[in-house]
Amino acid sequence: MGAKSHYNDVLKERNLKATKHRFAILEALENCKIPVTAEDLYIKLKRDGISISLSTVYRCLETLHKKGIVIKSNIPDYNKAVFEYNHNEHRHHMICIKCHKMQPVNGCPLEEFEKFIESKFDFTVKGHNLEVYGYCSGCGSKETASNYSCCPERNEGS
Amino acid sequence: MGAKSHYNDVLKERNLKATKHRFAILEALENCKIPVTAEDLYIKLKRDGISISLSTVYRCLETLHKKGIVIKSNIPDYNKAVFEYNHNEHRHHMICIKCHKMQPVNGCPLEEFEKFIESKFDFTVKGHNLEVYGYCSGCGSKETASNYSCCPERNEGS
DNA sequence: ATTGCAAATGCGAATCATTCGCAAAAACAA
DNA sequence: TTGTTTTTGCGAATGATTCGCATTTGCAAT
Repeated sequence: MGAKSHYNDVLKERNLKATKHRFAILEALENCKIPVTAEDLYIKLKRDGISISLSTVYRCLETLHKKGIVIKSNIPDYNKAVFEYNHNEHRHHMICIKCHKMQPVNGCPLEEFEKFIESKFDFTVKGHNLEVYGYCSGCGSKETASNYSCCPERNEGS
Repeated sequence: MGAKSHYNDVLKERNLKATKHRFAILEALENCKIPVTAEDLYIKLKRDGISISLSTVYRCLETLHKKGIVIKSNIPDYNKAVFEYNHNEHRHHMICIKCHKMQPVNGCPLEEFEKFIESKFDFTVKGHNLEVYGYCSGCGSKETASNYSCCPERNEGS
């Protein structure tokens, strides 16, 4: 039980029981380059020969998310939540508005902005959410999509 | 029909028919200080004596959003979409993780970051999504919530 | 104005992601 | 091993959103 003991600690620290399903989920997530939906993960686990139910996947992800072990986010105009292992490196993502692929970008330009907000409003900043969207290399930028402030329309006809 | 002609133009420009429902929705949205859910809007319209069905509200919002007239976004850990009129001022929001209230903040610190991304990755930036979350003035910061990188757990028990 | 056609709407049913209830199966402390 | 607390499986329930289709409306051409 070498590598697993790592997850063991992570879980125990937060008063979570160390179950094989949680190990499997954490391991699968940690291996994912990009955030996945609960169902993606479920399928992946099944494919790896792990017997688990979809509701368990949802429940575990939710629990792990609540404990900060997993990050949960939403892709604009995509009505599913996606999850990723929280590497505790602060980073954001680029999301392709065509194929919905998400890829990480390290670094964060927001420290000052948060200070600004706290100084200007009576608001205690606890975090933020930032995604940049556009066209990934595969999808190109041939489309003449208009650039709305939140989520362009898909190219419709034209 | 003085004020309404404005919406008329907005709609016509995008090849949308000018219907009273769309006027009503745009007017209601433009009057909202904060983003609202489709259902909030539906209730508001009903209260104002407008006869409309919930599916029409959804459909209109979606259409208006696709055309860039309305902004659609997601509040983390709140499984509903919220909508607001697109004033075309670029702005973001502070979201209270306790009461889910959202308030706008003008200004945006991301221009450089977007340039950085385009220069570093083969990605064509079309927009972004940024929300800051924490505790609003009403909800205070008394809770000792941990600050995860995306959405703290609610204070559980304690 | 009238006509005709495409787009928009109402209504309820359908869908889809996510959650819940509850009994059975772990985990883990004693 | 035993008892207590969590977790899990399964399927049913939920809740937001979408869809189908018949009806109505907007609006351009007559």
